Amino acid sequence: MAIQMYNTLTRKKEPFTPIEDGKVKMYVCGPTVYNYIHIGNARPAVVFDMVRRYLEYRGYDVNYVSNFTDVDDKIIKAAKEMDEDVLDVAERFIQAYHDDTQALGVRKADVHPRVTETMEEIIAFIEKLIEYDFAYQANGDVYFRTRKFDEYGKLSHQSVDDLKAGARVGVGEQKEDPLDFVLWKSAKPGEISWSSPWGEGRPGWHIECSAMVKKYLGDTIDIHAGGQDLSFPHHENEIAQSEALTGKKMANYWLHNGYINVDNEKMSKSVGNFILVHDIIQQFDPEIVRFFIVNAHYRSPINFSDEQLSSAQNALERIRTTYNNLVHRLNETANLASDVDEWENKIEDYRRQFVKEMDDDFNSANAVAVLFDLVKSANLYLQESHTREEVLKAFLKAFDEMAFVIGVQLEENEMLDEEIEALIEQRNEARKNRDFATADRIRDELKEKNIILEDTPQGVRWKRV
RNA sequence: GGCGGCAUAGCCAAGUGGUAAGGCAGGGGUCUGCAAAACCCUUACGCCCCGGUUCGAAUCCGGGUGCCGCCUCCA
Repeated sequence: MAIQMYNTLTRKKEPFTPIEDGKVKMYVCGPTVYNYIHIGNARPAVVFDMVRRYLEYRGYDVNYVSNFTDVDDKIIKAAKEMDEDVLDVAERFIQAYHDDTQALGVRKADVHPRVTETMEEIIAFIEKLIEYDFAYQANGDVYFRTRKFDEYGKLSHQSVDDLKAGARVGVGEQKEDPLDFVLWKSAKPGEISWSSPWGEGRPGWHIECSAMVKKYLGDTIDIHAGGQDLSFPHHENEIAQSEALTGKKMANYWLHNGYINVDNEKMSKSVGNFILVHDIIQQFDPEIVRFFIVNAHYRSPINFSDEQLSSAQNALERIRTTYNNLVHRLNETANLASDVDEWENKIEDYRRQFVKEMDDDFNSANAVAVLFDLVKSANLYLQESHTREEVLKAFLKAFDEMAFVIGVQLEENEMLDEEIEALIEQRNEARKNRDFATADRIRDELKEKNIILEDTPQGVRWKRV
């Protein structure tokens, strides 16, 4: 059974068939770097990182490209306000993006192209569009002739005439048609600019992605993804530009994630109701934020609140506790009886179930539910007085695989220092002598240091909180 | 006005024709020197409302209500 994914282009779940067997070419629209990212920006980074991980888990070789828009009106404005160089601002927030997303368990893309490093290809792209009569110059600007592209509107499922109502013509723009959009913008005096056949200027917003996709992945790619709000006009325009140029389909599957809301309203920089990743991870372990995002289906809107994060924190803690209890038991296990086949079959069932859920349009909400079934099962196994190493290892392996896809770390790999080890040993002695007053005093003392002790038939277990 | 989405327990969230997953929070119990962790039981006779189709609907159809999004920079 193939992976099914919801394609915005057809508004249906479709079985995934890559262009080339075993390989996936995937492009995800990245941020405009003029500020720290908020958690709404973090959602596509996280969910498509998860998609990438899952595709890899299913054996695909994924070539993952995600851009940075490092020159644009908003960055120029921000640079002016901060009295900083445009490219310095961009560089600073690119680093911040990497730091924030890495904390959220997002792996770097294979390529992170930037507008400023793709200038040649962008200019060449526009030249071709002019040559094909899909674009025209007007006063140093270049516009795309939208109506000439017959299929315009196919992604957002809107007719050109319906879209016309919302189209705007900015001050100083010389469009033939309000629907036309800018490919090249002439520079205002003193603005950062690049030379082009149409004079000094810089690329319009949409053209960069078309040029980058073509440069790094080719004319037709497998998956093109981004936030729902990019489907129009950004992705619609990308399709128009790219398909006008190549005459080929730009991407076979278009994936869009839902929003993160605050008080039921979309979180966005322009509304100002945003929470920066940079700030929230001071308060919560970044992996909690990741878990919170992955815990819902990527297309559903999710509401953000501290209460929700606390809930996610406790849920993740439950998984981690079980995982670490398995590890603890592995170290102490007597390796006696227990029905190996029965448990290994059970574990295999959960793994299959996990795959089934993820295959269904990356239903991570259900996949996480399966992970909790695995937790429950593992806890029951841990209650048996005798365990076997191979079963414990099979459990751990299943946890590791699911955790890889979901993108959270489960293992507590910190070591205890000698002083604490000594205290634990002292407490063990006290308990042996039934001196519970001393034992409890030591346990309280360690609790002050955020170390929780748990007594089990297989010896004392510790964890940090 | 055009296009689209959502409405399920105290909170979050799956399920899209076969009799309500999972998590968090709450209550009761077991285990424990006491804890912790865990386990067991418990928490929606009902899935926004009203009709309809069906042996059977949260799921399909019609109508209504409420909320949200895109159509303009936006993940």
